[in-house]
Amino acid sequence: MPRIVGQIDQAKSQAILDAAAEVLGTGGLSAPMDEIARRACVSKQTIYNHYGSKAELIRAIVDRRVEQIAAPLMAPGAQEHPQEALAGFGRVMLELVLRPLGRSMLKMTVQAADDMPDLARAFYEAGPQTSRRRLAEFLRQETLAGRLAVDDPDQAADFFAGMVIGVRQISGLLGVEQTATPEAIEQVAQEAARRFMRAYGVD
Amino acid sequence: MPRIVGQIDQAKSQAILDAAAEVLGTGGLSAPMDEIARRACVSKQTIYNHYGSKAELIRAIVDRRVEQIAAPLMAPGAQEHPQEALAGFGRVMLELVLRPLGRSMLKMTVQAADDMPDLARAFYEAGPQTSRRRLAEFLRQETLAGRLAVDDPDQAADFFAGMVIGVRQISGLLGVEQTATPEAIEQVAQEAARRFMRAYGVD
DNA sequence: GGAAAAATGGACTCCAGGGTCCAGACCATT
DNA sequence: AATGGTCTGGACCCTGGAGTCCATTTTTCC
Repeated sequence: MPRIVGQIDQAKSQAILDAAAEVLGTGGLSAPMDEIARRACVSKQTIYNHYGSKAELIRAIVDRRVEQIAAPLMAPGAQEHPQEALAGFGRVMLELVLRPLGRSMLKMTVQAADDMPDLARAFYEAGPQTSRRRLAEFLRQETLAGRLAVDDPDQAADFFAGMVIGVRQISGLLGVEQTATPEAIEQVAQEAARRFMRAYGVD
Repeated sequence: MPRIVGQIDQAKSQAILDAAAEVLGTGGLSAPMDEIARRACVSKQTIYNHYGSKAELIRAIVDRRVEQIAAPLMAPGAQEHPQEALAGFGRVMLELVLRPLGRSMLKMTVQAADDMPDLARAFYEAGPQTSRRRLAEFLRQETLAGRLAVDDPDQAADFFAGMVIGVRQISGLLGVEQTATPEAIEQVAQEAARRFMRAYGVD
């Protein structure tokens, strides 16, 4: 309720968000505010000055993520060979999903989904939905250009995204350790793109 | 701690588990024990007689699910045409993931993963991992039999599972509504199988 | 029918954690 | 140097919910 407009420290706001994302992401949503304060080297009161409640703090974290998330998810460019474009897109998705920040962000949002359905939906639209949309659009263009033969671009996009991500997303949510070397990421993206081309190539 | 061996009502144990799965699944892990008791038409004390604590109750729920889960996940039979077998396998996976019980179970386990990593791992192994293993084994056999050309069965199995499940699992976790008619399930399974055959068929 | 165990329900304890308050320190700006 | 704002840290209040207790009733088994 108390709208803050005074001489508030903007950099401190970010530090708090960072700390909160870190703590809530690893320890779960039930991690205490005191720990966030400690981690941010800030008094608890200050957190309540910047964000009015724990719920709003969580909102702010997810909101910020929602802003960042769509940026790297640009549709593949039509100038390169479609297989290369797909592989590139796949690599970006994989990194988004596998990077610690991405993993903990998703976990947080899932945990919050019960109490803040709108938040979860915003996250969903910014992440999973946007990525599929952009990819589907690319597939549509390539099909028009005669370089692919995709009859249902939305479904095909979901197929490709599913191949790339595979079991990794949910194993991440379940906290099962997995090695994700850059080489492994590259290999998966490449192979998925290759197989996708066979499945949807022009004859 | 208090091991129960007396004349305890076995059917009541199940009723409690059912109610708990329902309540914790929809309301989240933070749903109060009193509500579970009410839903199970049982006094709170009784729950503590059967299971010693909330944590153990959750364990019991997941354990039971772990038992059930592997059963329908038999590897496709080699007698039918591989495409049909794949479609059938895909259908089973989809239903496992989309059915309300499956969704709430996964959500529960994800929420519990922070505090009970072993539990989450058991769930992972019984579900996602087992399904991929069985499917991979099938692909290996079919390749040996010359009906498919799969070089990396584990990866291919993950690809197929990813195609079938797609965005649905995480949209379920995020509480985004989605229509999952039997026809839609069937269509996705069929189409995924068809495309997979093109991607991995013998020339 | 009677004894042992289990179930009931409702009151009770206890505590972690969200949120508040306050007194003093620390800036800015005027 | 004075005023209006923020920051600190630590004590503090308060609530929800886990878990316990208990007197009474019901069930089960001999």
